[in-house]
Amino acid sequence: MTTDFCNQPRRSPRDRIIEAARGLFRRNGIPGTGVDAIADAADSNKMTLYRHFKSKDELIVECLQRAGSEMDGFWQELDLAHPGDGLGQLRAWVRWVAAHLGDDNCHCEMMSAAVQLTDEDHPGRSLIRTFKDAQRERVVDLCHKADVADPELLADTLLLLIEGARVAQQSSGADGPSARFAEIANAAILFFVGQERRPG
Amino acid sequence: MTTDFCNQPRRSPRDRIIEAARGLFRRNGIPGTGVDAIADAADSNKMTLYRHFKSKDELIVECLQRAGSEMDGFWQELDLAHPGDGLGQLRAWVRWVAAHLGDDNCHCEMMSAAVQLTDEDHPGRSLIRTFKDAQRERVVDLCHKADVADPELLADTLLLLIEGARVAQQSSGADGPSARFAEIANAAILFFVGQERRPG
DNA sequence: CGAAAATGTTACTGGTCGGTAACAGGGCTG
DNA sequence: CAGCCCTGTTACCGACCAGTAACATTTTCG
Repeated sequence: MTTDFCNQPRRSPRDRIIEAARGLFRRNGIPGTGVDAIADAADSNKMTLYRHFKSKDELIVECLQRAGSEMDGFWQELDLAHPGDGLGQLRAWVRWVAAHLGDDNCHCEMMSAAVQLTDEDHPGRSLIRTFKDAQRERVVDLCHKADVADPELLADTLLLLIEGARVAQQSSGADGPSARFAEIANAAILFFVGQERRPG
Repeated sequence: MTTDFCNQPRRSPRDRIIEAARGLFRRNGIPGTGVDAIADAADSNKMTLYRHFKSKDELIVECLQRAGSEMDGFWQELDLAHPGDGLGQLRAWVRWVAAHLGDDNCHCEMMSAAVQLTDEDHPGRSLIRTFKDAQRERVVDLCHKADVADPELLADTLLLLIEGARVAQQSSGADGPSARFAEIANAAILFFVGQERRPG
């Protein structure tokens, strides 16, 4: 553990390696990224990489875990920005996803990994499942708080639209169906809110 | 050109190689599949493979083209089954996608390839774009024939839902959001039909 | 049949990959 | 200062990969 205060002139090699790996995984794909390239991009070397991670697979898992942690932080920020307001959080979430669809870092590491880690037994797959299940629970919870007619159905609708927008961005480009994602997602929310279930 | 009547005791090596490659690409991913494995699975050998395809990339392109041709055939069948009935074709399409979501061959080769071919200059990428654009035109056309309020918007909604369902199947399993894809897609169609634009 | 074309077999190249060994500095704490 | 832990460097291994050469075999068709 390095004495790491508030200054970040240079993070620990471990951090640099993870961040470099995440960047390369996003840019060149997981199988298309070699450990040498990761160590190089991290301004480190392969030996320190293998001193911190038993294997490339373990590094992949840690990258996915960090991506999951960042999403956890995002959900907390969302709750702080719209405390108790499920509908507001849903809308803010949709807005955020739409705004970041075109990013090089489009925060779809889980999705890409799910498609690229074709090995059913890869340790990263269970992590992806766990993360996706937690994400779904969160969205369902927000839909409940938004007091819509069928919270689970709206949650699944939004999740499908979001995953679809991200992959459509990859295959059809920014001008494809993903261009109208926000419009569609907001319409779906509006539709379900219109059928808001009333007490009694 | 082999004398290939109606009997298929054994297709041409070229066909076998393409089909074997498609199967392995789906199962193990494109970068995770070696040409030796393809030749072996095709009950052929690497030399004949390279006599028919200049490179692995060219084979990839041909696989994508064949996948596109099969989809073309599917659209024609759809038109024959519901001639002139845009709404019927849309519903049949949704039904078909939902029924094949869990297949090993889930007909999402284009999507997987789009995520796996990270190289922006890969010859397969332009093919994917072309295919996706044509698919979108087709769906928009069906929506027009269905005489819904906003044909382009319904088309993009369905396309996002479908892509989302396919990738959700990969990351969240069959019990995830993709389980309710058909329900959601049909509701979307119904919603747009309910706002059917009236003449005048 | 007989020749030509297509297919199969073996072995090989050059490169990359994941992973490791051995050794050399460097910065911290005692 | 001394010792230690972390880091960096070089070289290497075995495995795999895309692609090729040379040769043997089968199939096709005039």
